[in-house]
Amino acid sequence: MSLSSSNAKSVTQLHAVAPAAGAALRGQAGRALQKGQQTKLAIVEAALGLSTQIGLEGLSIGVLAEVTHMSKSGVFAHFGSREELQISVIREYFHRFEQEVFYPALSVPRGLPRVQALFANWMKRVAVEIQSGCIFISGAVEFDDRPGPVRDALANSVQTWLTALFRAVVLAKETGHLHANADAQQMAFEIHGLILALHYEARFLKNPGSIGRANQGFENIVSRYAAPALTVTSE
Amino acid sequence: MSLSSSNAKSVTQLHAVAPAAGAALRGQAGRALQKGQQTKLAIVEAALGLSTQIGLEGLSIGVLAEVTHMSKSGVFAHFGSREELQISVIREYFHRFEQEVFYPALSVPRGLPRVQALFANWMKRVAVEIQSGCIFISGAVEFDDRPGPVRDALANSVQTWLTALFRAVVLAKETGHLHANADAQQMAFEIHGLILALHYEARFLKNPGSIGRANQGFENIVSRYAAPALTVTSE
DNA sequence: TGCAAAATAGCACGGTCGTACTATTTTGCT
DNA sequence: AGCAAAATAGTACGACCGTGCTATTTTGCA
Repeated sequence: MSLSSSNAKSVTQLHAVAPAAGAALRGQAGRALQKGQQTKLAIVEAALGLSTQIGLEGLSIGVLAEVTHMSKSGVFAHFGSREELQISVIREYFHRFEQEVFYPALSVPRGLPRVQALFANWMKRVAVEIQSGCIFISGAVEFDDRPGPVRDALANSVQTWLTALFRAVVLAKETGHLHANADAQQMAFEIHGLILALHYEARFLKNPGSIGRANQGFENIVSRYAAPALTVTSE
Repeated sequence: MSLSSSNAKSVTQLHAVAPAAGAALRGQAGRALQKGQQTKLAIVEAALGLSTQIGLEGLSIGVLAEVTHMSKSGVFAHFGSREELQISVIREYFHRFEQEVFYPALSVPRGLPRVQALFANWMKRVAVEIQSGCIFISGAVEFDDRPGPVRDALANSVQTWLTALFRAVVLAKETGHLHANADAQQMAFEIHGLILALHYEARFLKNPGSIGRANQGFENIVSRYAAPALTVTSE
């Protein structure tokens, strides 16, 4: 099971598909093009670091070339356009987010415990991003009225995650941990707000105590939506 | 009474202070330099419109010159630097925020009603900014790790407003509308989160129903911190 | 109605950007 | 070892940026 349902991996390297496919078929089925993919990964890694700090729009191929000790055209050739580079970064970011926040929570029993695990994992990540930055937040601001493939990739990633959170809340209703008439969308919205407030007040305003307030806010929300103690729970 | 305590107006035009002061003193006390101030205001007005849409960083003097039908240098001369232009925009934005959100709520009785009025006014403004954008939010992302005078102006403006909100909550405790042990910082934090979630989900994700969820979230918060019905209220 | 000063325009510079085009090096397989 | 193809580098172009410097126009007061 994956956070996202669609697999759009191959879209990334459209310009390289034709020759690569030919070579792979003539040579072997598995891994051709080792070196290229390897440095491409390194570039994306560096780009990810830059993007979280200065945003996807601040990401420049020139700076990226410096950081990776390559030429501008060397970097550029791997992506074919700046947009494709940005999309690669978004995909990598989303992948890590999945790994750190979503998957670990699946081993926790569904219902309220899993919702709590999702939030805890999310908090753990945001605590780091107070220093490093978060492209789901900076990207939202940069692309909120700039249509195009980058915006789409970003919005899809975020929406996928928020939907996963929403589903976990629904599951917590079904297990009887939350009120049967609790509004799952509402609860997810309020949780999202806590994360955004934390990021804003800690990273930008540098207000101390923000992490504690986000955690307290989550407890407040849970106690509001929680079912009265020891009710039902058919499972 | 003003949202902010310090008056830093004159800092804006440091480079013009010396000759202007001389002329004003020799001529008359009041309004010298009419035409200049007038077009400067028009420029800031246009810059404000551009900034809310594309951010303070996206604001360019060239585009601004086009929009105002002036030359680049004509625009530039009014500010002396791009930073000073950005700061002027921030100041104007803050001023309007004060007028629309803060001051009108002062005519509402202090306590919970005033807190509700502040939130309602804030919501009214954000509802518009779902289309136009908000530089308190985009600016926070653009300058969250870029020190300097622009960041300072921005952070001070936001902090001033959040402090005003906080004070209103404290006042609501003192009037007995809220629990005596309610955490005012916590409540302000949670309210801030609702506004940020609304902006994110409505403007970026374009999720319908966000406004309703923000309002519902506020009611949830109020009912959590509200004092039990008909208690005390010494005033 | 002049006349100084303020306001605006013109122009040029150095810099960075994305990217197209060509040349060179490196890779991986036979 | 040799060879095609992949990977990387070199170079150049046009566009836009902020801003310094020098005209030119416009303003407002004597």
